[in-house]
Amino acid sequence: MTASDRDDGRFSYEGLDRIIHERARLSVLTSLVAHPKGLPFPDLKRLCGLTDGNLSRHLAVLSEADFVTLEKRFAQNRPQTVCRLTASGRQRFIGYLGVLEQVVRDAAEAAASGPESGRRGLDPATKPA
Amino acid sequence: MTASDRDDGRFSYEGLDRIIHERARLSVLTSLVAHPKGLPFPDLKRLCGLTDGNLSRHLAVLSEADFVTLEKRFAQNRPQTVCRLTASGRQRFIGYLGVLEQVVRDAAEAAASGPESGRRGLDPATKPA
DNA sequence: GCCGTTACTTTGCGCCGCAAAGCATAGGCG
DNA sequence: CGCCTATGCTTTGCGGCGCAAAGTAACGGC
Repeated sequence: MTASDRDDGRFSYEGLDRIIHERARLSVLTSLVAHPKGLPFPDLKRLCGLTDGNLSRHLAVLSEADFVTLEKRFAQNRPQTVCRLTASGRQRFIGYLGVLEQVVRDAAEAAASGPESGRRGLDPATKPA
Repeated sequence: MTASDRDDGRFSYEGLDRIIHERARLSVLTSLVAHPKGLPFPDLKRLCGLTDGNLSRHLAVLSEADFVTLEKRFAQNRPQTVCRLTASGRQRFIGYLGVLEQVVRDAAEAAASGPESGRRGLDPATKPA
């Protein structure tokens, strides 16, 4: 063994789903989890600070992957697309959040423990000959 | 005003720097913040669960953006690239972590508050005529 | 002197984020 | 009724990037 086998993948964070781990989509999902009844396209657009085209594309991706449902209806004689989180989407998003939390914990802990102190001598960079 | 102006960009998370917000690079930065003395290429590769090519590419990007320094030296008659976080890189990474934490807080709070209860009647989806 | 191993770098491809352009309908206004 | 602007999205185009496979180089047995 290579003396660091036990740490293999320690920071690989495989739970960071590519579909979710993207600024715009993270915004969308967070918005939707905060609005369980669903959100109309324009509101979502404003909350996330996205352009029409952008939001449209990301919603298509999220819908394709069954994270959200898109209900196209009419309100006040205007088309209105209402976006809602699916149960499975909610589940997977929560799982992702757990990983994110782990990242923050790992990093915060490390950042606090050794800005100037370092880790005295336990470091692989100084492995013996 | 559109009755939701105060919430514009509420979930836009502009602090999510594209350079950092990427699984592989997030892994690298977290590894490095946990090892302030620096890490040799192979160790970093194992910690992050990355292939050689991948790690090389991401290190080039991080180095380009002045997040890390790459010291190429020789140890045990073999080439050894040691990666270290720069002060500014550390600073920016910590800033990013703050935003991540905000994301987790926003989402966790929302997810806890309304899985089944919803937000009775305050929802933009049910705005009056 | 070949052969495998270690330590990277380079190349190539496919997908994706993003903005600009497009399309369709509604609602004033003369 | 015809025009014009605003709203609500969708589609298109392209530049960039993540990723894996191939390439380079140097050392260490045998």
